[in-house]
Amino acid sequence: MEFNYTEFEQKWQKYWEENNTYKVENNTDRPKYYVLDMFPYPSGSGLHVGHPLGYIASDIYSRYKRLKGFNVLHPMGFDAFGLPAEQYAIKQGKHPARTTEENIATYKKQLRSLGMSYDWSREVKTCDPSYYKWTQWAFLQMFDSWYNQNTNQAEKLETLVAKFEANGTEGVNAAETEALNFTAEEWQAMDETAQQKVLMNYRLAYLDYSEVWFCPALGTVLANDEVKDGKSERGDHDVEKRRLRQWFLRVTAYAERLLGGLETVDWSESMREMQRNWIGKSHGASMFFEIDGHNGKTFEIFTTRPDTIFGVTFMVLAPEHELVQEITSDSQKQAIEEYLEYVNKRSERERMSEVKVVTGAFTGAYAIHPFTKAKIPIWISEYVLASYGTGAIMAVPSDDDRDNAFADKFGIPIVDIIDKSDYPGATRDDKIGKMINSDFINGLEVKDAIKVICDKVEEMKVGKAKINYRLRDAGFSRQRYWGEPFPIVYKDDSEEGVPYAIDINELPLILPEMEDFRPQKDGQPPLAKAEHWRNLTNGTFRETDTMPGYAGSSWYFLRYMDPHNEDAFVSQEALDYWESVDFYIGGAEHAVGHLIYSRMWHKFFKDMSLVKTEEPYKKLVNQGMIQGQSLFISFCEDAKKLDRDGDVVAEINDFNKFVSHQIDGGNEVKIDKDTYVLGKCKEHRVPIHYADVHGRLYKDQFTKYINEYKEMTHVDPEKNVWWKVDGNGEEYILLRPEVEKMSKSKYNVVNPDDMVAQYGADVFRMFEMFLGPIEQSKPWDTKGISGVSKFIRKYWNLSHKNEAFNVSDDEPTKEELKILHQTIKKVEDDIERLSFNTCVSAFMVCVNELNSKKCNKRSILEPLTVLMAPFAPYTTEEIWHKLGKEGSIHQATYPVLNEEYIKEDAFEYPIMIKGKMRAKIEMSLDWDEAAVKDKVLADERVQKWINGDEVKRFILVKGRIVNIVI
RNA sequence: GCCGAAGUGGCGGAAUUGGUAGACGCGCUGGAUUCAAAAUCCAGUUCUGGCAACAGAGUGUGGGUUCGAUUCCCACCUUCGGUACCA
Repeated sequence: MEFNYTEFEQKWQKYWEENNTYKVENNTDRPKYYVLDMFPYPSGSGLHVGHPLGYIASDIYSRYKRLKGFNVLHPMGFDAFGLPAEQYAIKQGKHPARTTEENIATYKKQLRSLGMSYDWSREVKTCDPSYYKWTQWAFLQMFDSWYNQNTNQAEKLETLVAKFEANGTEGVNAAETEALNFTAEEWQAMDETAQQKVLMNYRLAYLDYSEVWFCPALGTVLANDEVKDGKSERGDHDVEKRRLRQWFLRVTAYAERLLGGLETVDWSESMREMQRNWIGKSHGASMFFEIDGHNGKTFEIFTTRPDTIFGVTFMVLAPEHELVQEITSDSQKQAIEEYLEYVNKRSERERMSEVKVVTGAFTGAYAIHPFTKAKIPIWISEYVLASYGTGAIMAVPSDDDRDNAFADKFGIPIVDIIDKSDYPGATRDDKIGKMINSDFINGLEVKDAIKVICDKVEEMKVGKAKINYRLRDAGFSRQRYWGEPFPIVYKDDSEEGVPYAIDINELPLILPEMEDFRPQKDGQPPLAKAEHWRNLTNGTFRETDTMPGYAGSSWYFLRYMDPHNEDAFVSQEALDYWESVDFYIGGAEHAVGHLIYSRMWHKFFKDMSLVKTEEPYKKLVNQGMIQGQSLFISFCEDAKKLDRDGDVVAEINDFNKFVSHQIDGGNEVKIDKDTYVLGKCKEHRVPIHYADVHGRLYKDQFTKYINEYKEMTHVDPEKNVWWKVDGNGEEYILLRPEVEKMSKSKYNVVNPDDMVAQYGADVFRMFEMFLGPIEQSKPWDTKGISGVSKFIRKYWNLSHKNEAFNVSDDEPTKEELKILHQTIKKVEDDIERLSFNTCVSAFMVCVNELNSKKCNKRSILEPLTVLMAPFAPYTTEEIWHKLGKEGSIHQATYPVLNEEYIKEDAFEYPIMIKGKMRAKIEMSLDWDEAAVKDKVLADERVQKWINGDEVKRFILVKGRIVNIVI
């Protein structure tokens, strides 16, 4: 029978579904193992070839673990709420619920065809009310909780209220927005609204003010992604920041546990390092500076360098700092206003990355130095962010690069306070040296000076030692339609309205159907327009913001354990069995966002005694990104043809010339080794499907291309193009390739469907693995797929002769067993260390060797087939049944390595002399060093290289190498 | 800017703990088969010199540690990801 993959892929897909081959039970005698993929965001262009890289890898690992006797949970679902889905829907003129449903259907079809072993009965979709009911429920748990820093865990709000009733804030050590102090009597005297406002200061899900991008021309709030260089990406309109009251999650309460937990998980060091840096713990001091002439009013700064207090020559507030308006003097008002206008158009990223141009404005106010009582000017500058620390700094130009640049630019004095002469090579920012010009800390080392100043400011009651985190609370509101509605109502419609949780029994709070769900022109969220939904009959009002994309993805891995439970987010029994994710695989782009938020949610659930584990993901691997190959054609006007030396060979009178390849400086095009064109050149994108795998655009395709793209209809392929000619006499031009993110807008998306149709899913799976290490990013290139295709056919042909199945029951030879068991060892090792590309190589080597021995023995092919089953689930299933086996190969048992078959007793040692490999000598592995030395030194090639010199050292590394030092 | 990763033949990559650089595959070259092509098979293929034996160079760049460095250390260059409202 011929190798008809289309037929048997259909057959086995159906078989697996009918027999529930991949159905997972929540309880078996087998040990459990939970393999999780980061679920995809179902975009309109379907699954592209980058997605399956991680999915195939985790599928191989899951199948391997199953064959090894584990009960493996390997689910899949869809992260279906979010901004792009809403925009796609708007563009299509369809409702996002419909487009999302369609997109999911496409994704599922594609994933099925790739032979993934998901238990689809456990599928979750974050936009499904039966799912987001529990996202809303989780939000309400956080709304009704506070973080007790004494017990170091979240507690129900009622325990906090009890404390307030008994003792006020006395003895309360809570994560809070701002420090509050009141007595029990004061608390009891507060009215309901006042008490609610106080509680908001402690809730884990709380309301506060923050800024969003707003585009007046589009009349809508924009995401950071939609703002480029201070303009809206759509339409290039002006944008500005607006202050809105929004929901936040108090992630900072968990900063220390998020940091500590990193020591307990099996993640790459780089990933943990990124999270550590994101959390950004720093030790320093908080200090209060009095403002001159403002009746003793103070402001708080945070510094990691309290030792440099005597070098302070100015203060800097964030432009958003609440004191700016109040302290600005009349004469500085205009300068400050102008500066604020400038900052309002700057993104946080621009503000952070700007190092070349220093900007700022003087408020006209002065702070008073706590020790010297000197008057220090207070400036504002974009390099101080409101969201970090207290939004105010003491500037020390002698010991901080940015402060130094600022002082330089604005002519502010610089006072040297640290003598670094004992540390040659130390830079300005290094925390080392001896204090000078610093009053009572003169002569102290930096480290000691920090301690002394911290004690002193504490004693003077103007500050104290403090730990600060860079981590910020997570903004949890979006002024969008396509997200989870907040289960929150307000009695009062005003800006200051107090939020109340809706009854848990009312969940899910369904997102209302809206015909027009576009953002409103006045910047109000779309839901504000759904008046019937928003305005309740009892006179209360619903929250009209929705939750962000990461709400649903912060806990989805728990729902897979028990996806249809209507009474709980997941049952205790399911949690007891599966506990948490053993192996998580997904893109490195989620390194901080998703992985910080979902860890925080998990820790919160732990505090609520809902889950048992502190960390959700034991082992984590990031797959690299598959980049797209974009192609460009260049179009030249007024061209001159040059040779390699730049001499003009010919003037070109034709107005248009389409040529190819590299553009240098926008006006020089290299046609081939010896010919260049000089002229005004412009590039156009060419959708990749026009070109062949080498980036060649052939004449017939070129004609189609210019017919479809209007700007080029005037091009005559006969007159205006310099064609190259290939070996078959076909004319083509070579396009300029560029590696970019794979994206529909770049015309470079490659869809796996065509490749699966052309080569079969197994070849596609193995080819994706063969591309390289799973963690590495690489451009998509299909050039090598024929090699994998040939390999699968060779494997097939081992058991086929003249298209008929043909295996022998003869006893295997020693050599054949050695080949098999070497492969078992290699593949098992490589799967364990997630090196799937080398597994494919190992299979190729194995099949090549068996092929050269014409081995068609059942005793070899049967275990080899099981070994390959995780990689090529369809082909191996087909062979398995041809071998006469009952049931699915994917429920078989993994072959066991027998070391006896692969034992070596001799090794061909490379002999290195003076750092070069000069000879190879085969020697027994049993020999001791003396025996080896005798044999090696007796060798004539070795003698030639030693050339009578003295052998200074003779190094033998058993089974590895011999090195002779002369 | 800051944080993280990567850089090895014409190309994707291998070298697992510091021990033979280039496994495996693509491409290319030559040959077999064929009326011819496709497919298949065989041989070769890091670069330079040489008919060859062989010699020299060689893992982004420049230094260093070591008997020995793709691997460890220092400085730099380039590309990619993230940078808190894309997910």
